[in-house]
Formats: sequence, structure tokens, C-alpha cells
Amino acid sequence: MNRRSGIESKQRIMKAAMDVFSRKGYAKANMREIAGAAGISIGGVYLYFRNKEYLYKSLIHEKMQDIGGRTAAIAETAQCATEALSCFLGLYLERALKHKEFILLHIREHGFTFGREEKKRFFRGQKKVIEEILQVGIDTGEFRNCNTKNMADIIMGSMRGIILSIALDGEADGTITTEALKDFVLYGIGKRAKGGVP
Amino acid sequence: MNRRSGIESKQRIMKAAMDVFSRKGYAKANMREIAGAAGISIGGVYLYFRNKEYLYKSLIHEKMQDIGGRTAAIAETAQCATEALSCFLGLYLERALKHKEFILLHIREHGFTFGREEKKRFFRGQKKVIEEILQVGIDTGEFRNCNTKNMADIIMGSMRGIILSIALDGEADGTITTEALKDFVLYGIGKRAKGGVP
Amino acid sequence: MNRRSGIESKQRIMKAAMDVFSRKGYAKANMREIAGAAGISIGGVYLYFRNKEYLYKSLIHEKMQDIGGRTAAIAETAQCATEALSCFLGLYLERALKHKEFILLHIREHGFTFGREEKKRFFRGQKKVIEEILQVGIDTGEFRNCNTKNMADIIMGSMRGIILSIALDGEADGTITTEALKDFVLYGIGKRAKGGVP
Amino acid sequence: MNRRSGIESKQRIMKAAMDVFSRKGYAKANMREIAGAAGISIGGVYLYFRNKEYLYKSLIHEKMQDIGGRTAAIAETAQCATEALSCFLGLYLERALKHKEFILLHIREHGFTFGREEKKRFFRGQKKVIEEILQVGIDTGEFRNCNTKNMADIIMGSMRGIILSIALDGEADGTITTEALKDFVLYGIGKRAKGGVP
DNA sequence: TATGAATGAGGGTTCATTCAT
DNA sequence: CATGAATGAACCCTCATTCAT
Repeated sequence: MNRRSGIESKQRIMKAAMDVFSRKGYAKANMREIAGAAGISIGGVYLYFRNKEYLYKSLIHEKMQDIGGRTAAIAETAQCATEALSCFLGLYLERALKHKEFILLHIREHGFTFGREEKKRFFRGQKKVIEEILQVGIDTGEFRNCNTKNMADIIMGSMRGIILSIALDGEADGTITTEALKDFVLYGIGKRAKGGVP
Repeated sequence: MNRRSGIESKQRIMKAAMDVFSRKGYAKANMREIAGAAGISIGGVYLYFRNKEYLYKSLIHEKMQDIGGRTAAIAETAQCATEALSCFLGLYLERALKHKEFILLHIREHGFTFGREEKKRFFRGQKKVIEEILQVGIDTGEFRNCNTKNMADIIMGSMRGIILSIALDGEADGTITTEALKDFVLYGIGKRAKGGVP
Repeated sequence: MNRRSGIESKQRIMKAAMDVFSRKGYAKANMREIAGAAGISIGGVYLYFRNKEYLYKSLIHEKMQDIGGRTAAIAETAQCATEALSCFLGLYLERALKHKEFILLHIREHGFTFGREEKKRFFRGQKKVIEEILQVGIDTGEFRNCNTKNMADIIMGSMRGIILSIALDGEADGTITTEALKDFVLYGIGKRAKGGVP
Repeated sequence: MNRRSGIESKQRIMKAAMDVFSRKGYAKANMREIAGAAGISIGGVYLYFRNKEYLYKSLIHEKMQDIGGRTAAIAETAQCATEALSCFLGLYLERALKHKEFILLHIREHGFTFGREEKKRFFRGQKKVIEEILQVGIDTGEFRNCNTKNMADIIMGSMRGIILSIALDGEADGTITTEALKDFVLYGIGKRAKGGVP
């Protein structure tokens, strides 16, 4: 019997669960495999997580906390709206490469009965951050006038989709650079002097 | 025994399946529920679809056919690149509202073992359409110069994400207009004379 | 719609059923396949046979009648016991090649809940025939003295087994001749002048 | 929860399966009943046997191993061919009474898609043993000259059939003695001094 | 803290049988 | 006579969860 500290076991399980859930989706993931991947017995898993649903929710919660905190920080440290937005996009992209699996799981299981509210809250929070950046940008004259809520929806949606593409297909992986993305969000594809304001 | 034509039964089942699959995801959807929703017995479903996987694939296939054909047509009938892109985006958005459930299912189950290739092929096809529109636009001077493949990835990703947002959250529903979206894709959020080309 | 006389349809079904039952066994045989093989609809089968069990029993009954009658006749027409026994064995062997499928089915499904009694009656009848032949042979001095009931069991069993071997394995097919078999039953394998009686 | 050692559970299941399979045949046997007879839950059965087919094959395999080893031993320990053959027959008969159910199952399901090869191999092995005994007997002058392969087919078939009769009908049970059987195989039913060679 | 045998509800699928046409 | 869509009970199997050790 391999004795380990409770905390270590718990973390091993969460790591294994993240892996299995993201590969198979919630419904097809099974506790035996998770336990196996964590190098623990089935019963052991239930020592730390009362059931499958709770294990899943713990995972989502942890990641949300982690990511949410970092984006909030961006808004506060950036010098100007353009930079803030750029940072935000960059952070998201970086995440796409680092937390692929979470993003994937997150999207696949979004429609789930449980954890739904927390997810919505998370996204509303993220959108709020964008809205604020946009408002500042409009106020400082960096961005053109627009319905911030509306545009935040579009930008947030775009980010989600691009990350989804990267995570799912692995096709665009490495191709979509922060720079290109920032450029697209700032100026679209219409012709004009880059960065210039007519 | 409720008598119906074979074709009607088949369509009822596909409709019900679309509904259940998109609400629950493939793994959690169950044939009993689909049968119930279609107003048919379990055995009846198997009369038309040899198994769950096949039923699912039939669904995906049918929608792909339907959507794929329409986007290809756009590229051919549009007068200019700007209009073509605009139409493309518009069609996608329209779809988001009309085929919400399909889009949802499509994205949720993208990582699936089966049907994966057809889905990739579909997306590659869609991206090709965008790439061509972009190339034409660059050639005619409507769009600024860019890596078309790269940009097609971004645009396609954005569309996927925005539609996902609409389908999942129902929040942005009705808010994101074709006009706003087109505007975003063409000019981004950077300040400049709307629609103007310097 | 292919109109046929009732009798013809019934025979086509029985033939098809014989084929399918013997290939798959009762439990794995299915009515759809039988109907298909008979070139009739499922409903059509039920027009002639009230259910699967009844169809099966009809089959067994028909064959039993056919075979039983022929063996009884042998006993009456033979000149002496040796010849009678020889004929009996020959008839059985011939059957093994001609009605392979029936024999097979018959044995495989012997333990069945239904039709069991008729089968037992059939075998008892066959054994009676052998017993009588044996008794005659003993009386005429052709056979050595033995417990006829006992020996009939052994002979009948041997026949069953040999036929089973032929039907199942197809291995001994053609190898086991009536002559060799008769020889074995009459004289065993112990050394002595062939056919000689000390 | 009824605690038992894994090995005990496995054996209980095999015993129950043997019982149910032999009574109903493979197709009609159902896992629930087997589980019930073994005093275990359905899931429990699948803990030890990956599926119904595998459970069945395990059964066949185990018995084959058991029986095959014993007959091979006979050939080696017997003093003369007559004794060897006698032992072989005796062993088979003993088996008919002890392993009735296996024999039954074995024969009923002989035609099965799976396990077929192992069964054929088993029978070929058994026949080889008989052939060898016969050859020795012919060489030592105990048996009369004959095609050993041919005769082995006959003897093996006879044994199968006799055992089948005992297993199925239960009629001849106890009646057919090893002695009578040996007598039959050695001398047939033709009249002559018992055991004598003219 | 850890184990893994055991449970049993529930899901996919088959197929004998019915009945409106 | 004949059809074949429809039914639903019953089967095989999986897997979240429990609990004696």
C-alpha cells in the first residue's frame, strides 16, 4: 500500500480526472479509468470526492478560479485600453495552448445540468472585463464608438471559437499568433493603413 | 398501432434525435427517450436506423449536406468579395438561430471517434470558401493584404465561437446582428470612419 | 404480390425453416430470416404457423413421421435378422447424408421443453424395432445371446453418435460405409474369422 | 455484500453456468439466471468473465483440459490394447454419469461459431488415442485387421452417441455397463464364444 | 487512509408477434 | 391471401457507488 498525503492524492486524482474527462467527455469518462490514471483504487477516489459529479465540478471550479483571477488582474495593470485588450487576447491564446484540455472539456460540457450556473457566471465576468476595456478605449478615443455589451459578446465569442478550433482540430495550432489576432480584432480585414485612423 | 408512412416516421425520429442529442450530448442521450420524443416505440427507431451511432451520423450528415451546399452557392452568386463575406456571415448567423441545436451538437461532439473525418472535411471546405472570398477581396483591393489561410482560420473560429455563444447561452440571442458582425469582421473595433477606406 | 397456393407456401416455409433452424439452432434462428428464405413476408409465415414453436414442432413431426414409417417397414420385409439389422443401419446412414440438417437439429434441440415427448416416443419406437430384430436374431441363432433392451440402447446410441459425427464434423463423411458399420456392429473389433461363427 | 474469495466466486459462477448452459443451451441461457444460480449479482459475473461467450468458452476449455489429460494417461499406463480400450471406454462412460451436463452442452453447441476449433482439436486428439490403441492391438494380434482411422471414427462416434443417449434421455442410465459396452465394441453382436478367437 | 469485490439500475439492441391495409 | 411497420418484453453489458476488510 502506497501511503501518500491526502493532499497529494487529491491532486493526483484531479490531474487524472482532467485528463480523462477532457479526452472522453463527462459521460463517457469512467471512474475506474480515472482511479487507474491517478494510481489509486476506486474506493480511494471516493475518499476525496463524494461522487463523479462533484469531482467534475471541483475541476471546473479550480480552473475557473485560476483563469478568472488572472484576467481580472490584466484590466488593472494595463496602461491603455489597446494594451489591455491585447493582453487579454494574448492570455486567452496562451491558455488555448496550455490548458487545451480544460477549454475543450469546458465547451463540450457546457450544456450540463450541473455547474452550468458557475460557468455562466464565469463568462459574464469575463465579458464584463472586456466591456470595461472597451468602454475605457472608447472614452480615450482608442476605439470607435459601439455598443460595448454587444461587441463584448462578439469578441468573447470569437475568442471561444478560435480557442475551440485550436483545441479541437489542432489544425490552426501555432498558426494563429497573438499579433494576428489582435490585429484582426482591432482592424478587421478591411483595407486601411494599419493602425492608422483616417 | 399508429400508422404512418415510413418517410414520416424517419423524419420524426431524426427530429427527435436532433433534439435529444443536442440537449444531452451523444453519450447521455438514450434511445428510449428519442423514441418517446418521436412518438414511436424503441423497436421502431431501429427499423429506420441500425443503431445509435448510425442515427447520430445520419443527423450530422444531413445537416452538413444542407449547409455545405448553401455556402458554396454564396461564393458564386455574390457581386463582390465584401458582399460575399457579408452573405457568408449572414448565413452563418441565420443558421445559429435556426439550427441552434445542430450547431451545439456539432461542436459538443466534435471530438467523437466517429464522424470525425466528415466534420473535418466539412470545416476545411468552409474555410476554403472563406479563403477564396478573401483572396478575391485582396485582389480587388477590397481587403487589406493578409495570409488568407491564417485569416480564414480566425474568421471561421470567430463564427464558430459566436454561434456557440448564441446556441449555448441563449444570452446574446438576437443581440448580435449580421450588420454588427460584418462590421466587426471588416473593420474591427479600432476607430476610423465607418466603412471608409483611406 | 406473388400469389401462391396455400399448400405451396406452407411447404416453402417449412423448407426454409428446416434450413435456418438446422444452421442456427432454434433459439438463434429468427422468423425474419425464415420468411426471407421462404420468399414470403413475416406476416405470411404467421398465416400458416401460429408461432415459432409451432413451426418448429411441425417440422420435427413431419420428419419423424417420414423416418419412423420407413424403419418399421424394414423389419417386415427383411429375410433374416442379419439382413434386417443391416438394412436398418444402412437406412440410418443414408439418412445421415440426406437429412443431415434434420438430424443435427434434432440432436441439438433434443433437450427442448417442447416436442420432447414426441422425440422420446420416436426413439423408443426405433429401439423397439432394433430389439425385435435382435430377438429374432437370437432365436434364429444369428446373434449371440444378450439383453436385447440393453443392446438396443447401445446400438441406437452408436448410430446416433456416428450420424452426429458425420453431420457435425463432416469429417468422417463418406468414410464410414454401411459395410464397415455393419461389420462393426456384428463382430466388433476383436480378432476372429470375419463373419465366422465358432 | 456477501464476501467471498475471488476464486470461490469464479468457481461458483462456472458451476452455475455449466448448469444453466447445459439445461438451456447457449442461446437461451441468460446471464441473470446464471448470476442468480451462482448467488451473485449480474455485475459480479462480469467481474470474472468478460462476457457470455468468454464464460462459455472458459467452461469448455476447463473440461476439455480435464478430460483430455486423463485419456492420454490411459494409453500410457495400460498393459495391453484390449485393456487400454476397455479403460478408455470405461472412462468415457464414467464421464457420462459424472459430467452429463458438460457432454450435453458440448454436443448441443458443437456447431457453434466460437470454440469450434478447440472442440475439433479435442476430438481429433481423442481419436488419435483410439487409433493408437487400435494399431497396437492389431500389431499384437489382439484386434483384427482394419482401417484404424476409419474404425476410430466409428468407435468415437459410438461413444458420443451412447453418452448422448444417457445424458439426454436419462433412460439408459445405469443400464449400459462398461462391461457390456466393451463387449460390444470387441465382439459386436454376432454369435461366437465370448472373448474367444476362432 | 486505502482497497477492490460486489451491487443493480439503466442503456443499447433484438426479435416474436400483431394488425391496419 | 399477403404485407411490413410497429410494438415492447427481454437480453447483454457497463459503471457509479458502497462497504467489509
